[in-house]
Amino acid sequence: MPAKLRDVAQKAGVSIKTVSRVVNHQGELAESTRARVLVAIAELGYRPSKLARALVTHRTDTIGLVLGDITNPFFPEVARGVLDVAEPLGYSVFLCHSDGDHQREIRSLHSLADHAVDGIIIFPTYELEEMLDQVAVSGRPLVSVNRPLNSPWASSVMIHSYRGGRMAVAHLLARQHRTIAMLAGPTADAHRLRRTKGYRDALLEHGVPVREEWIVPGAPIQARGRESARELLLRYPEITAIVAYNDLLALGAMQACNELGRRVPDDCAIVGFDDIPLVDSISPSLTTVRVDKYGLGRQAMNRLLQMLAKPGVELEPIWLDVELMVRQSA
Amino acid sequence: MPAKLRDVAQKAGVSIKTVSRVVNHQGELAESTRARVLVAIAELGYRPSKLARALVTHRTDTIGLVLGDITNPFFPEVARGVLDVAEPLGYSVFLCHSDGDHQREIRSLHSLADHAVDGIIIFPTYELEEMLDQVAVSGRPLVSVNRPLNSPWASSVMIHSYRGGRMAVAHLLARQHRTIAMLAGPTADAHRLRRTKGYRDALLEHGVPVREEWIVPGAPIQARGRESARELLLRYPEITAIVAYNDLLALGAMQACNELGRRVPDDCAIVGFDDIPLVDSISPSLTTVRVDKYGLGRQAMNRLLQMLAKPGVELEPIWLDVELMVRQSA
DNA sequence: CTGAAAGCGCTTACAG
DNA sequence: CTGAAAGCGCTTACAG
Repeated sequence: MPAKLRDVAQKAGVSIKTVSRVVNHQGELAESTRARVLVAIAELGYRPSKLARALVTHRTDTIGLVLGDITNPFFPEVARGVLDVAEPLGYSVFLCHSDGDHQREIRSLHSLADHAVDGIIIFPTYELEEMLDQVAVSGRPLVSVNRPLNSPWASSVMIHSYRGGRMAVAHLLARQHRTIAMLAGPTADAHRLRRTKGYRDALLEHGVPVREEWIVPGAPIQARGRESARELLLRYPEITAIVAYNDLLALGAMQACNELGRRVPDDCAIVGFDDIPLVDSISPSLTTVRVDKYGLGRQAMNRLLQMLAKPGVELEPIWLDVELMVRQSA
Repeated sequence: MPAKLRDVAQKAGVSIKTVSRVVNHQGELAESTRARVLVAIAELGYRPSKLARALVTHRTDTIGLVLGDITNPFFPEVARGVLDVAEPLGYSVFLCHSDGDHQREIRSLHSLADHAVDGIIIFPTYELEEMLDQVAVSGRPLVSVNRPLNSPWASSVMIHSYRGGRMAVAHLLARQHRTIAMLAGPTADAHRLRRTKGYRDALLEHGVPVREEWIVPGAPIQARGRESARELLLRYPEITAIVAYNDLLALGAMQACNELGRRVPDDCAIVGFDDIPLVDSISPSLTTVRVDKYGLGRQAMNRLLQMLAKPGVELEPIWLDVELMVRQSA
């Protein structure tokens, strides 16, 4: 049995309240009492129960991180960023998967609410407005990534997807490509829409017509990229470049090129998005639009802390810039 | 304000206790009462507070996962495995980093204990025996990976590191390599010792003398692999093959080979360990000893559940087999 | 089949 | 500078 407040109080010969005071550094205490209590605490190895405390303070010192899938190489660095700011401040973090599934996402949010987390960081799969009420997370600060939200309880961190999409295409246009296809990512993703718009706008600006049949949606995984690229290249051999919604898709496209005997970048240039680990070590190394994933995690957590400190203040979205990493694949 | 037991009781016109009974599916209830309560629960959107419940039951439905660093590509799949068995059963999981640092590890364990997690899964950096007492996790089930533990409160999942090390070297020997170096990983790692022993034994069995200066320790990260391999190859040009403690180190070695103009596998063969994502997509693809990371996570969580269900029963370690994936690099 | 009381380990006003 | 009482939202024996 771990020691409790009462045990410490007894040992130190003071009241429960006095011990509570020294633990929480509040109120004025006689130095001698204080010292005596400290000794008792050390001897008993006393650690306050966060549970009992939370029951009355309504703060658990925990937060929830809801993301698609930690095995997607995009997320570990984000999680690392979140943890790196959370842990030193005494926050513990619950990790939850949504798998891009709205039902799982709701279940995760419920579960986090059941554990009374102080706040939530989420990569939403869906429109969140309704969810916020439904899930009774309202009143609990929430940071959503890549989805703007209108609520004093929510704030967001946004990636410059539009700009990134444009940069990727602009780069290919500058290299004289005119037949550029796009592996466009998950249909329901707002993020995707911005990237796709960047693609369209860049093409149109250069007077290159947009071919709708060259914009193919699909799950953001390597297998899907391979499949889609394969079909695309077989059906439209004139395509000389592919921009992908993310690196996993781009990697799949590379695979397809290999299999079809099309050399990258000479026969088909490829540009990814995210700059996940190892894509700089493969051959040819992947040209991609870099997102600062670690920074994203840190910023999201910092924003959450800000909301925790000053609840109910509406805050502007944070915009995260992107950067084109020109490597070998395009 | 979320609804409480009392609100539900009031609305349904029954006592608190009755509501508690229907929520926890215990005792016999008149169907009509039961139905009335259920309606009240639904209307109020009542969800029991896990905090309040835990205070009396001593179960929080949470577990802690302590690992080196989620950005090490070995871990995300492990975490996924853990979550995939934990979440459907109603367990939420805290993610903590140790960064291979014993102090951080202890802090993580303390923090988990403060939150009264039901159990812990840990990739220990260190000898755990002492820690177990020190951290007051005793009495709380703990599963340690790759470190056997003598306690009815602890159990372990072990990777066949020795066998893996042997397999890697045996493969190289079969391909006529006789000058094989090893990037041996973190010094304090018991795991490493077994891998290294596999390396030694395989060599000795084939009558190949072990050169101590060819076994070089170091942090299990790519940068370090590059550095160590570089020195090794510069100093001992006769080396024709390198086995690495893990894939990250192997990737670093590949990089070094590239920079030194040594072709892989012709001038220098390389074998990794783990089979992390993407090493099958690089060129040359990496020959490596595969560990079923996802299965590892699942097994660890299953073992933890087993301990939770039957506390205090000493259990045999689970041994996880490994498999040599022969690809292009060796 | 249902309820009133005590208690889990803390903190929060309120006294003195 | 320090303490006694009430209460956070539940469950656990114990009654009836």
